[in-house]
Amino acid sequence: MSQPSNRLRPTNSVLTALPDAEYLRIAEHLIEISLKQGEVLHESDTPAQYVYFLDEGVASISVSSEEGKELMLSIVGDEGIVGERAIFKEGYFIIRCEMLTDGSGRRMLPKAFEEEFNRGETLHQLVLNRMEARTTETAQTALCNQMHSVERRLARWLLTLADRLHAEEMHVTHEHMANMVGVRRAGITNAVGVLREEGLIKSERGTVTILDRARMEAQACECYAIIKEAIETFTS
Amino acid sequence: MSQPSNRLRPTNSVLTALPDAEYLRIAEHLIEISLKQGEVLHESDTPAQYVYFLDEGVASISVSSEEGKELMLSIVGDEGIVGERAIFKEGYFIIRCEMLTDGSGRRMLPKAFEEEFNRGETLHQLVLNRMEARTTETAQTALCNQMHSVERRLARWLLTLADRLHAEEMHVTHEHMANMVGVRRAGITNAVGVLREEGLIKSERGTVTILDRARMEAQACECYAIIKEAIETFTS
DNA sequence: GCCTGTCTGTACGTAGTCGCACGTTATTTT
DNA sequence: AAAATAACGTGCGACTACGTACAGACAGGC
Repeated sequence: MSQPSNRLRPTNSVLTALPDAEYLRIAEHLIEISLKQGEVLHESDTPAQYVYFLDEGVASISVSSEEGKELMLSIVGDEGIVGERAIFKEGYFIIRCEMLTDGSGRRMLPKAFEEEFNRGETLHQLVLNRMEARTTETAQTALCNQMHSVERRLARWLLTLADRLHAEEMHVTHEHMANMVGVRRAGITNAVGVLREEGLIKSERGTVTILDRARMEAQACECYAIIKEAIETFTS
Repeated sequence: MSQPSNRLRPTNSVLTALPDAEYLRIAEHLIEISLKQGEVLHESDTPAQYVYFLDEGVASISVSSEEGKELMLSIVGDEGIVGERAIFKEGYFIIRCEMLTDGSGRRMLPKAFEEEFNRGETLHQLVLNRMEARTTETAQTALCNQMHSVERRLARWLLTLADRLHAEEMHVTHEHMANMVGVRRAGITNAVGVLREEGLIKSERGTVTILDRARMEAQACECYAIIKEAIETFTS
């Protein structure tokens, strides 16, 4: 499970975008980790324990309501950061972050991260860009939840998840998808059925595979393209 | 309309929170302005022209869909900043910002703002805190739109607007409220009727007044308290 | 004063989603 | 192999909000 630290160069886009000198300095604080599906990286109402840079696997960013329902806002993979709000010493954090799949990556302590961030070098800009991308994604999600049908929203989330995973086959249950889209499970079963009948996806127990990406993108709402462009702009 | 620059100390919480030396340096770049209701401070898909620090009046932060519908994400008054994403040279900005009331304040050019921000002094932290507050507000709004009824959401927005305006009487039409809540105008007329019958608000043509704040807060969803706490934490 | 445009109240059929519940099929556990 | 658990499919009544349309009420300009 635990390899000797920093033997391999990471693939996480933040770390690879750092100039050598800055990376080497930061690498002093990085510890390689592997992560299991369901592992909680960051609980709501709690300061971040670590800042994570994922190489493999994806994590969900979500909020939950008093009534216990959950709503996903974003999915983070090797293009982003988790726990970056560690730069805020105190505060009221409503967001929860959990591994959607198994994965691996590196983590560092908030204090070290904050110090590096405050140097105002490359990491500073990279982190701000990711925050801006996340903000755009969250804003568009708010609109999408309000305006678009369950079926179109599901198509959007499946495309997004596939993008983050770099794979068209995804291990998710209807329950998971219900949390993404913010509807009840039975609503997902319907929507999955429609997408499957139209030949856009294949779905077995615990697995969904995108078969026809072009038509999926047509089926999804425009929010998919908007969010995709924002993320590409701010993470490249 | 235009008073000599910087004669009066601003009341905007960002500017008042700056240490004297930093404020004086920044004040070199500030120009006093007055703003009319409906004036657009920041169009979507366009880089910010200016960064604004409001003293009086409030502005809306909203996104719009392809179909032309609009959804409000946040209201900014003298506690916040508008156009702070000027610190991003390029990018894909989906957000639109428009004055909801007449107002006044100061503005500065993005370049000067960016330079001050990158000094990493007090302004840096103040801006980051506002961004975090906005992020929390947007996330909670996404959840709220998904989970709560029109009536509760309307109560939440009216309380929020009153907070930002520092007044219980608000000049808004049903059309405005429909954009806030993200529903059709007729839905607002219903909800207003209910709140009025219960004695929580008074409403005339183009005006709504909160009569019983305690009961309004009970009527609104928990999102109101959550967002309020986040904003107070990050702007004080 | 009158007229015009804005704002508000109301109505009605329809569509989408909810909440819940039950049954069936896989997969894992023992 | 049997039992338990997890995942999926389906059905149905209820309700919220939608889209649309029309009419009355108020305000400001001329």
